Amino acid sequence: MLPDQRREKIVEYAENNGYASLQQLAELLDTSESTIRRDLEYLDGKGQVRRTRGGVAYVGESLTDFDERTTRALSQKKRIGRAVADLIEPGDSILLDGGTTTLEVARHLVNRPLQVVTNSLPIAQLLMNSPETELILIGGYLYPKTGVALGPIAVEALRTIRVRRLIMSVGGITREGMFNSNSLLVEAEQRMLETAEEVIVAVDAGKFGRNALSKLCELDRPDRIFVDSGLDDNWKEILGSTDVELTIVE
Amino acid sequence: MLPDQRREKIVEYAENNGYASLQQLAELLDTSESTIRRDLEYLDGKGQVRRTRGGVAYVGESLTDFDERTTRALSQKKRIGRAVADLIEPGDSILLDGGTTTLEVARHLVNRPLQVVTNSLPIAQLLMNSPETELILIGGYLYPKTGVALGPIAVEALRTIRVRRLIMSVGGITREGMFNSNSLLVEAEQRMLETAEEVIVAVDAGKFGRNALSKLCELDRPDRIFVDSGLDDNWKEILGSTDVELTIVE
DNA sequence: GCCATAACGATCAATATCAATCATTATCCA
DNA sequence: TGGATAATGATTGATATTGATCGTTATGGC
Repeated sequence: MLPDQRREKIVEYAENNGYASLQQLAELLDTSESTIRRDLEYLDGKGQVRRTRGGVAYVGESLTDFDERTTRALSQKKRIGRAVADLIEPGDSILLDGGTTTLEVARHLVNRPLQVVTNSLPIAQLLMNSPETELILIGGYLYPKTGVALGPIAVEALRTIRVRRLIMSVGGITREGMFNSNSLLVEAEQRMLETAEEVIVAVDAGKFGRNALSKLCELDRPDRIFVDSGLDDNWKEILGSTDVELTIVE
Repeated sequence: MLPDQRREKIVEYAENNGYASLQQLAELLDTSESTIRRDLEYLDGKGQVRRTRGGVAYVGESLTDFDERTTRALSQKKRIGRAVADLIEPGDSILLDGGTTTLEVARHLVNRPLQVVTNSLPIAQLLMNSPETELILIGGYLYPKTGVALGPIAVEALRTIRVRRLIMSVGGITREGMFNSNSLLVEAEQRMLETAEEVIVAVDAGKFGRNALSKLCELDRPDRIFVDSGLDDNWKEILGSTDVELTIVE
């Protein structure tokens, strides 16, 4: 890889994650720590990043900084995002549904060698400048506000796709199953469920017990559920009686 | 292969990938590294690319501002964009291809009651916050840097769509027809041509006489061509002998 | 405060890339 | 055609980058 290219990636990675360790960067860019050190020295001199002991921090308005000051639910989403991303292996093909939680997952997928399919404009935007990632966009009627593509075009496009893992979030979970607020969204998501070998649901604990407009699937349909530590013991029991593998993120 | 042709391809490749190594280029163009070095020296001198150790980097927006010629091309693109947008009527359904010129068109479509279909991520991003505009996104393999969706998914999605007007740009125009640099792109664009009642091509005059990799269509296939006033008289004659309606934007 | 550990900067040998040069080949023009 | 000019590919010495290693310095736990 070209030196300039490598340095640009370092800035990009730091920008997306707010911080990056030397080891992370060395592994990610497949080079020695010495080289990374020299790159950081160079970039720090140019003012593009700020060196810290053990790594590097992005300077200026970071995407993550923008969110940093927000609610606890978001910091939980960040943790969930990291936990889910740690599960992903190099070369995986994954389908990312729209949503703020899945966006947090996507942040940790930047510059990793993956095949990512998504119907979310923000996620696509985020991963577009990640050269290691092969990105496939699901088109369709673009739902305002959330920037998610839905409708018949999306459903049709999903028909031709097969992925190893689906990562999605939901609007509400009750004993009756999982729900979302928009029926067009649910229709697309039901199609997603069919295309993935493994289904991973990532939600914050606040979604449990809440209902929403349209039923997506049964409670035991996912293979894995990632949730933060705020989950009620009662719900742990309920999920324990199913085949779903529950991961509590501390 | 002609030296000029080769150099153009180098710029093209760098533009599409952001970076290119000497070895890549030498292999791609079937020539020695010495020749590539000389080409890069030449192109760097002209400011078309930036040399880096081991290869070459595409010159981004930051540097183009200093280049008088490209700045002028941009202001021309802006004028062309406005002229094309003036043609659009309320309620129109239009298909916007990717590219900097069509992006300028899109800027003038914000908050207008339209149905817009596009395969370009930047255009979708721009129009997403326009409540009046119904936005339909064409999905597919997302081409890095340019953010345009291509490939079989895009082609298939275009099959189900009909629009009143197609607005596209091209990479080069010769007597033999219209060309673009990427064969996947051309394939999608050919499908676009089939779905539109009226085809509008918007280009700056610099594209005339220039060749590109892959042939898109015949010279007289568009219904209208918008171009800036820099167009050669010779070309005006050639286009005058066809059915294409030529609009010169002052 | 003290130790163990981790990160740092400096240095060196190995490697990769560069610019300059030269002989050969292709292209142009009379 | 023939001569001049330009472009090409290979070579070479110079230079820059890289990865490993070393002694030094900062950090965190006890």
